[in-house]
Amino acid sequence: MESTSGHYIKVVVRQTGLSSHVIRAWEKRYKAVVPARSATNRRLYSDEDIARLQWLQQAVQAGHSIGRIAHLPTPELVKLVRAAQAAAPLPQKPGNGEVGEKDPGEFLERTVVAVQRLDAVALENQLVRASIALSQRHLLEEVVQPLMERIGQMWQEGTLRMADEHMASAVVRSSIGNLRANFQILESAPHVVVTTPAGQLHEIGALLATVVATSEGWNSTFLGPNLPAEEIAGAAAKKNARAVLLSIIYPGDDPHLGGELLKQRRLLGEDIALIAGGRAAPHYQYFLNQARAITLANLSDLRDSLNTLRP
Amino acid sequence: MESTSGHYIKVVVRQTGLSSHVIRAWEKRYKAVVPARSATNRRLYSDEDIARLQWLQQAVQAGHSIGRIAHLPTPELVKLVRAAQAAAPLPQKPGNGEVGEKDPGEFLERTVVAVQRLDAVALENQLVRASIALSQRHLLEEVVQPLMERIGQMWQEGTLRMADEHMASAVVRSSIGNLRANFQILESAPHVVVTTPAGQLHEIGALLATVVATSEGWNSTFLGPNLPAEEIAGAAAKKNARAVLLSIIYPGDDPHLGGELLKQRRLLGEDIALIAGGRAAPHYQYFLNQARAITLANLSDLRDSLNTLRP
DNA sequence: AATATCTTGACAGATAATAGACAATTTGTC
DNA sequence: GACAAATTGTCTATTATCTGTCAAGATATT
Repeated sequence: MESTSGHYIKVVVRQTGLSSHVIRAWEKRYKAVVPARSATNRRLYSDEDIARLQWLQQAVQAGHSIGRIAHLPTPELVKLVRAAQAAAPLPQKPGNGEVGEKDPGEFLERTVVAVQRLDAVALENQLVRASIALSQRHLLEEVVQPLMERIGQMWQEGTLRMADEHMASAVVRSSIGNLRANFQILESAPHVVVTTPAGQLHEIGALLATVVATSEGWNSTFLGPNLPAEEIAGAAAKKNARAVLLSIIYPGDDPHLGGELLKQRRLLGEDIALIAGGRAAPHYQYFLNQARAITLANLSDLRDSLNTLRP
Repeated sequence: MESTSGHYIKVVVRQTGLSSHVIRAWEKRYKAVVPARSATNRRLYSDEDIARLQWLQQAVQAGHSIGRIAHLPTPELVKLVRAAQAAAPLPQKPGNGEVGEKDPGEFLERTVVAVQRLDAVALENQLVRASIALSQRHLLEEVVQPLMERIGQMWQEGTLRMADEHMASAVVRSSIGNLRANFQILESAPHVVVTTPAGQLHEIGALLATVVATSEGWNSTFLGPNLPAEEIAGAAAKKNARAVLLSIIYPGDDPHLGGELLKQRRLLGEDIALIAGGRAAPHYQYFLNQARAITLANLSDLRDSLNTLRP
């Protein structure tokens, strides 16, 4: 619900791994990020502020000194980081319309077109640009998630071929996977294991959840799709996880899944939280309740839920 | 243009590999590169300065002495380096002459350990380091491919849990996916569609093949795993592909796969090459022959095969 | 009451500049 | 081939600057 008002510095610390001292020092000395203030003088950071801090952090890790780069506009920071990653070569992007399209809807439309054309390169380009232009939250909730839902719809309507859907999954998976690299998680942060239960073959939802959990400062282990309850419980024990996150998207009428969920709770014991989300999760509401699982409607719920589970 | 007003010497050290002492000595003694200064007397190197230093470094490595070439304008340096490269084609091609010549076996062992520990972060770190230290070819053929085979073995032996295997696939997939971004392919280059046939759920082999095809200059579309012949043929037609690449790893005794392969050839017509590789491909040799498919034993074969198919 | 945040000021370790020294190697000359 | 001179990368010492961290006291939040 704070999407309009902004985040306290604590949230920024969790998401960036920077200390509050450093964040304030960067502001005081270089005006690197100047957040809004609450009526009582607390700093209020926007999603864009957080994203900028993450780019600054990465640029610093690439060897740039904060004093020299703090004043640069964010796209310049992105260039610096990219250039550093490419080590030697000079990634002179061929012109292109550098017009700052800030509208998530634009990106969504263009990604959909790319999928219809089976054009992996265009799809990836759009996702990369969106990840630069938009805050992570907007990227996930207004581009990636709607895109996957549109693809699901079109597939069921028969408008889209299976090959298109597979290609899109592969590209989105890879693009999203990269987002995780922007975060630095403390060793001491709690662990969450993310996967889909046996019979659930679609993994994008789980991957989105992994990114969100990581961005909320959790150590997140993504296990891929379609795992039996024993395996999930084993992984949770191995990682000493505080929570297990299950994405349930399709199908919504699996006769085995209910039993699988109950078994999951039994194997986990009562000390590990079981969280379920995804389009088809409501279809299994009865079993989820029996298994004392937290059911989520969307990614914002997930953020809230994870913050509640923190010590 | 010069939105980045200059870099501190640390950045130059990172990007060139020269020591700060050498950079300053070259400036003091020969005025090789005379950077601007900040208000507090720090050296500020422009992107051009850095590029010039890189050329100087290469010229020195080619045998020229710094004192004689330091005053040359940068275009002259480029000529020198080009000439030297032409004169000595492959003096130490395999060795790279670089200090960072690491042992692929080391990386392999460490990645295996990371998988056993279900440690996604460590696995990703090792893969990133390997991708920096090793040539792409060595990375794929001596780290990634053996790793996936070891995982397959350990899984069949029961030494590894399914969750470990899934986590490893997800991380490897994401890491490999990134490799593709480093290449720039011409629009006019031929197209290849890469996937696994219906019933084949393991996609890493196909992903490796995609990277190899991309690095050989092909426009490659990766469709993910487990697609029926109709879908593959449809995608190939849509992309006007010259070849279809199928990875066949496991299982090796699918009674449907033979028919699927024959159908694939029928749907593709005779003008599109059908290429098959992977651990289990030999088990279907009879059908592959019937389908007039090219069968590959390893990734080097794939490189050769792709080059043969080029116009 | 306990915890979190804000501001200010201070400090130590990292980073960089300058000047100079030194050893290994190359070059020029006899 | 021997030898002095020049070249070149490396190192040390000193001073200055930059940056992360901490402490103290006040205010705000839970």
